[in-house]
Amino acid sequence: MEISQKEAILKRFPQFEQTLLDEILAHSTIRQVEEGEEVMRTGQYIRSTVLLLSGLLKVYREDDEGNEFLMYYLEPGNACALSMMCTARNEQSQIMAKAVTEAEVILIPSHLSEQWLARYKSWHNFVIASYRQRFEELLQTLDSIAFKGLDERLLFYLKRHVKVSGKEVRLSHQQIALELNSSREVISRLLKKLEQTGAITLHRNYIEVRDLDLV
Amino acid sequence: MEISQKEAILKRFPQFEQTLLDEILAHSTIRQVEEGEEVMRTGQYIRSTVLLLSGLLKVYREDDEGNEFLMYYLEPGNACALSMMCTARNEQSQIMAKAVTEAEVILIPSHLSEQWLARYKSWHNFVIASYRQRFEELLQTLDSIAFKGLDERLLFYLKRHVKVSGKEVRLSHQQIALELNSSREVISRLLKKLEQTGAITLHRNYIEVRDLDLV
DNA sequence: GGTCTTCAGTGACTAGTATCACAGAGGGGT
DNA sequence: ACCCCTCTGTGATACTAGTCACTGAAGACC
Repeated sequence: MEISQKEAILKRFPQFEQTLLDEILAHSTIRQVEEGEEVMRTGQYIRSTVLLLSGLLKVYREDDEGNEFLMYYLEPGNACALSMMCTARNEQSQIMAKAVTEAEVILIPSHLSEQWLARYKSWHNFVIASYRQRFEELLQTLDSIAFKGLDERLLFYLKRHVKVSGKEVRLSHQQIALELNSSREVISRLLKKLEQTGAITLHRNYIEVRDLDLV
Repeated sequence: MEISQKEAILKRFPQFEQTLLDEILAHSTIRQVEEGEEVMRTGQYIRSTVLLLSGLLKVYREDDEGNEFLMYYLEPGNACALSMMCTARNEQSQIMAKAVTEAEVILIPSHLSEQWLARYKSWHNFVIASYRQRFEELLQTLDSIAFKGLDERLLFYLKRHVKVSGKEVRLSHQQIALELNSSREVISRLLKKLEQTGAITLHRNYIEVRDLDLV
């Protein structure tokens, strides 16, 4: 493993004790992922715990007819909680994960991440914290689908997107519609309304977010 | 603790090793919960891990306007995954849990369940399995809300209800509407349709399920 | 500059669900 | 038996979101 990567890991996971970092450096592999590449597919067997070193992943659910909706984003320093759980039993993934930007992921063989739970306090805490954080994000997503209209969901979606990748939302209306499991025309109309309030400005292929709390 | 309770615990949690069972017996308390009683409230601090010994709990989400929807049921032998996660950091609950029938829960002080993770393999496995199982159930619920119409969601709801408490569904249309975050009239109409296919028979205050796969 | 493709905007229509208003049915208590 | 309360059924109506059909605009490529 290269020096620069060691430093990157150290920086992203400062909470790990030195001996654990050494183990990670020694036994895990780093994989470069291109933009748009699928890191995990529904139905795939999982043999590694996935940590995100750089870039941005989106984790989403897909049904049999190809509909999808976004569950949450993973940022550098996060782990895919599902990969940790499935790992324990060599089970299949229930979700999709795709790189939003090019990214680097750390792959840790299941049997090691399993052992580390007992051996490294910081690893154990990290795993528990990951579960918890993802569970909560999932609950938020669930809330917004269950209780809110599409207009509020769109707002929630934009806010989250701004948080992970800035005020220039480089997405077509079509892509947004897909992630909210809606249709382009409807999203277009809702965006137009948002523009009229001054919360955003629309351009071709990107949306400039001004102030979402205006609404 | 009474003899009968010891036996009940043994029976419900046969996967635990003897020494762990002894610890549970020694340090946890058992609480009787009446039908309809809230075991856990949104915003409440959690100081114990909750295991279900007998009865049935429903775990659901509630928004600020009092709307709710069902996440999943807990049966004897299950644990409240959320209580395990929050436990680790003395955090607040994000969910509601209510007894559907009268029930007995085992309350394990957080610091102990925490210690046991490292000490007892069977406990550790149990906790991981619980997380995973709940996560998956939550995903199923999410799917049904995101991708399905109310008719299918109702079907899914009934199936799940039958699984945990039999073919005599003792619920008013109003209660069902509440748990699906819908309205009584709509549920009545959909149930009527189901009755016409022969899948169920409607009575006052209860629904007799015949064959839900008919639909 | 012209052609092609993708993206965005818009009106008309439809389907599903929620809401309102009301009527009737079932059962419990007195 | 009667009253009362809760539960259920049903029509009318409104609203949200999805679908269809089409137009125009922006850029990409030749």
